[in-house]
Amino acid sequence: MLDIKLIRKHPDTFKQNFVRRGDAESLEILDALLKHDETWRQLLTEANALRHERSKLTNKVADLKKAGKEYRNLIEQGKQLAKNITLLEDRARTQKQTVDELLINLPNMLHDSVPSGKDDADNMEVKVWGRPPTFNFPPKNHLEIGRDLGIIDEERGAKVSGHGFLYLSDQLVLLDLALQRFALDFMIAKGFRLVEPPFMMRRKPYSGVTALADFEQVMYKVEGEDLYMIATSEHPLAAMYMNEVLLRDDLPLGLVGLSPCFRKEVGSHGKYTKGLFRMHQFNKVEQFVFCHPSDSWRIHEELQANSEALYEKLGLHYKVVNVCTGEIGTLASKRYDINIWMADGVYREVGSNSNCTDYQSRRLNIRFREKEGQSPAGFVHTLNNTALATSRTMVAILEQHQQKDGTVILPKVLNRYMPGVTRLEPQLKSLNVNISYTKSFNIGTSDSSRRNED
RNA sequence: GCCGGGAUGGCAGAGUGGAUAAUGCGCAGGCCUUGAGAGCCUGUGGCCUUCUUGGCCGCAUGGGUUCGAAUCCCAUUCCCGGCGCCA
Repeated sequence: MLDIKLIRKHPDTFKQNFVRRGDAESLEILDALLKHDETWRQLLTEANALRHERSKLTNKVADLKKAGKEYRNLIEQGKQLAKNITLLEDRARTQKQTVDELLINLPNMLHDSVPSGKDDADNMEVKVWGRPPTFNFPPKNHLEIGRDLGIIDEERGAKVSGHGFLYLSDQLVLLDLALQRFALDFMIAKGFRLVEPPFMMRRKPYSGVTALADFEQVMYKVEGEDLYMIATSEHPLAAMYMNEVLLRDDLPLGLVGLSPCFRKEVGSHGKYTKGLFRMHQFNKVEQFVFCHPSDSWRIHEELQANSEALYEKLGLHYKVVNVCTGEIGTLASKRYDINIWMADGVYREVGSNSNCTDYQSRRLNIRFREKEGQSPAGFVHTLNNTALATSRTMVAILEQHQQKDGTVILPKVLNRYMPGVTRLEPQLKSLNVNISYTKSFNIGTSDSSRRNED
């Protein structure tokens, strides 16, 4: 949410910024906002004047009553006044709602360095690390590799849960866990606090962290409950300090979140949807920072360096782009994407680093104070950046580190997290083999007290 | 899930239908002092306004009763205690 006072003061600055976005709708909203805001202020002034009248009247009533004098004739006056106040208050409230709705639909102000453009073709490449791997054999995509190794089962995923769900097994699950732990340890060493957030959120805090369209396009709603499955741990992390005032000394506050992410992926037709790349459910380690407004641009670069270091340690070739005005979305003032090389030669997004400045914190009402005992001094800035989304990172590992024999050599940094597994190899026992579960595992113990402990 | 108690400023805590939300602590500024401290004085939430003046709102949130609500009623959220259920 933008600062309405600033908009009143410098409407042209905001207009120019929306023009850069090529956003005709926001320009219309801005005009409507200025008009309705003016009306609201008038109504408020009138309502206040009436309330002042009432306050004087009720004081008179109290005085007369105390003196034991007649006051009944004033009661009728008061009743009429109360009616008029209610009328004006209703109008003012409705008008304020209109203003708020318009305001919340305006996007964040773009940073000067954001390149102009329409779609991802206009994103500005700012860094390349490594180079594409070369193979003396036709490289496979990760789904073929995973299927051949017997560690990805797409068909059963679809059978049980529908398209966009997979069964992962054996070494691939260990790899997923290893990547999570690798990213977490890196972030913890950087001083971030490890947080496992709730995986579901109520609507109110949720509407503070994300664009309203996401409720239709992205989040799964739990039937019969005021709960939504989180699309990323960014959301519960951002909402964590909703309606709170943070102490300057505690800033910057860096959190590293670990959670599964649930996404409907409505409107993903025509996009790359193979295998692990675009799923309804995946695991992600997320960087999140609350900071003093003066620090956010420095920290934005630091978060970027963190992500890059993780991919470099994994030996994965990537490019960084400064996301253009047409692709950046409503929350971020500036955004870097990391795009990673895949076996078909296309670079696809694996992570996204946003400085939301005070846009998110205004919606969530997260402020800071300079010192204990003082009044709040302003809104914090928030930043969020992927550390590692394990699914997409696994795509890159499988495709960039694949071998001619169909195996995959794992990055050395993961060895300590997967003892004895240095490469992904064909599984001896395919999940397709019909084994008798009850015969192979002795679950019929005589200890009945343990029966319910699952 | 049931029963009971509760939610007041940055914090503690009074206020149980009628003026400015008492008082203390913290914080900010000033006086005093060579300096610090103590002491004393003033200020310390949000909104609107001609931004000096003035006015309104604010006692968890949303409704209601009343001329008038922190105070009475209803609903919701959260916290504490007890009971129940449970990995």
